[in-house]
Amino acid sequence: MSEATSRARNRATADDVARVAEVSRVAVSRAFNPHASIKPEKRDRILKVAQELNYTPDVAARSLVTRRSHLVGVIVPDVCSPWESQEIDALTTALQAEGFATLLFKTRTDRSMDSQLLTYMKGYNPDSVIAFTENVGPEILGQILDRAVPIYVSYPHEETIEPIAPGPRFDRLDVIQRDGIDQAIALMQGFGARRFAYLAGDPHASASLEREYVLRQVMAARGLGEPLIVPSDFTYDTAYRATIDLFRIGDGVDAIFAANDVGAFGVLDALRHELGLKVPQDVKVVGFDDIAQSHWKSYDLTTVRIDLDERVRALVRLILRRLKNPDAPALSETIRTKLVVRGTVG
Amino acid sequence: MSEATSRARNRATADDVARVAEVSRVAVSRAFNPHASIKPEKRDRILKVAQELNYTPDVAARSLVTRRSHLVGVIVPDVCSPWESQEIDALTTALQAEGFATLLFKTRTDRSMDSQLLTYMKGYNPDSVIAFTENVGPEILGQILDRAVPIYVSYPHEETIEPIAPGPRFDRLDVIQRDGIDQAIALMQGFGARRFAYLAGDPHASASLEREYVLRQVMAARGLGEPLIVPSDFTYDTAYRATIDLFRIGDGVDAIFAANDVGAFGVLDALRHELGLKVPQDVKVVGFDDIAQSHWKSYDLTTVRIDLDERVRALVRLILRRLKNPDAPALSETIRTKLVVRGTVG
DNA sequence: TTGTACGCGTTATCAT
DNA sequence: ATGATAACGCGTACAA
Repeated sequence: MSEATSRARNRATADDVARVAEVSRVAVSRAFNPHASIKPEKRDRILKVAQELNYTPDVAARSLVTRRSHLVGVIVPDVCSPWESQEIDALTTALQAEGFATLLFKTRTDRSMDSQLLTYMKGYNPDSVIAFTENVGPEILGQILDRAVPIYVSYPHEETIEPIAPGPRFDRLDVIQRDGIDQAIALMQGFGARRFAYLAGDPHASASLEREYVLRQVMAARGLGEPLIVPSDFTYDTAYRATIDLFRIGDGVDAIFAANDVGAFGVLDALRHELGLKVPQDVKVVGFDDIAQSHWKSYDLTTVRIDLDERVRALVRLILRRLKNPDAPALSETIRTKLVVRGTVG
Repeated sequence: MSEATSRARNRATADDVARVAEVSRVAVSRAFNPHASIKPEKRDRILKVAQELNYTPDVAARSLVTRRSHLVGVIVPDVCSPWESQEIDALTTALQAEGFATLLFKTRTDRSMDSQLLTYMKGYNPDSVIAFTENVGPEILGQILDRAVPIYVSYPHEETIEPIAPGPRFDRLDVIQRDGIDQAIALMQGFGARRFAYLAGDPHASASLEREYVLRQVMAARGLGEPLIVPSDFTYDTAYRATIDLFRIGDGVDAIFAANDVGAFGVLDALRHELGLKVPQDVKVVGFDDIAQSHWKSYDLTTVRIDLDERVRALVRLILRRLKNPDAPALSETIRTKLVVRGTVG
């Protein structure tokens, strides 16, 4: 009576369930905890009453005592770029299956990680944090967050066993890019390409810088000399204009390796619709990521693939392993790339 | 000493700050609450100590007593489809600016809203819930969530003042689609199109059904007869195949209105790369949404625009108004559409 | 297996 | 303006 009216809304609490089911409040708690010992029939009765009362345990209250928020913070500069949105999609699905919710944070468009944002996020006590942003060191992340061990996606030159560095702890997903890049260059070389350009991504992004580094290594090993570096920023529009500028100067480039697929689309459209060049006859183009749009007929892009499912599975493994053993030394997972051949080389 | 070692990690609490700053714990709380009355110099000292100790108020603990989680649940079937990812991006940015974090949930791919998912989400006590999914009634949403008043995006035929319906409360964002659709048909008609097809979206999506309804109205008003309905599901691949089937049958369609831009891309690619037809000479094409990809040169799509910023601002307004007055009757905001003319009609 | 008592970190209330 | 105390909803050590 009075208890029902005094409550702001019809939110049921564990006490309400206990009262109706005529058990103690602790029993209700145990009914919702699979590991607790409680007589099965008692649990069933409690769960039934809970459903009738539309009761759900309060995650916030629970996390206060269990020190587990079941929240995973995901930090991205742009949710709307295809690669990132596809990764967030897959990640959210996988996390949901494991009982975690995705807490999404956006950095500013200049990709400078705001320490205010981190402070803000810290208040939510995420169990784990995945940083896609390229320009925040794991040191800073680890310093600001306390409970969570951040996961950092890195693109090492070589597959090496890194020494366990002193300082703040963080887990790593290493993406070895060499395989796919080597296959891409080999394919273009095999079809007669000689003068290569690299359409870069954001100059602050380690993904782009490491791609360039590996590209140089691979080309040198194949006796192909230095690639021409074309600055860009992962976006379609910049790639489009950069390509036009490149050919206005008239450099006789016959192969363009783009740091990402969206950039490659800009290259293709500039070549075909602005410069009147044919792909792959006049210029060969390869992208990076293999986003869903890359198989669209207007592009039909040959590209270096990062397997999204594999990548997400590795991230989830890292999260679960870390939560199971919070004090373990730095963890890491490794994935590789491979070339997907379509119509822009040949 | 003992208090420092006993703590699992270096997580500082309000008590720690209070001790170091030599004030009461309540003062620390007030220092972080802008509305609280506290001597400015005292607040400054507390904030300084807090920063030294790397202290941030715990949102979970706070929400327990304030009944505000500062969480907004966003439910989508696919994060990775361009329109939705762009909306989530803008929404997250806007919410972050208002002090809310985005809690992301994915429904299953068959778009059937899982009641288990809702129960799961309820545990987080979101202050508001935005449902993009088309096949969950606000009744169900409102029944399962208790504290939050859900926001439902609807596509009414006409701009009418709906009577305040009895039953569960929910707020609405009404998207009036007529203007843009009428402009699109007028433009195509003006350029000589006579036989129209509607490439539908997901058959369960009210957005698609309402677009079809308005399209029929508009065409009838213009003496254009019935459109040919082509079933699809918002995706590129289905639109591509559906378009090929449509012309294999040989129906002499000279204008296609697609339920969304991605579908229109599939139409364009099928027409040009598979059927050898020219756009806009042989067939005129109009899309819906005006996603970022629509201005890409390969598509250069004429499309009905839903202004994303305007839409997100309306959503945020709804959230803030509802939180300021939890017991207000159903709120609603209205936005309109307009045609963006590019190269696929003319 | 069951229940009592306590603590998680914070804010609201009510004194002063 | 300030501080003591009582919640908020839940999990768990401990005793029974």
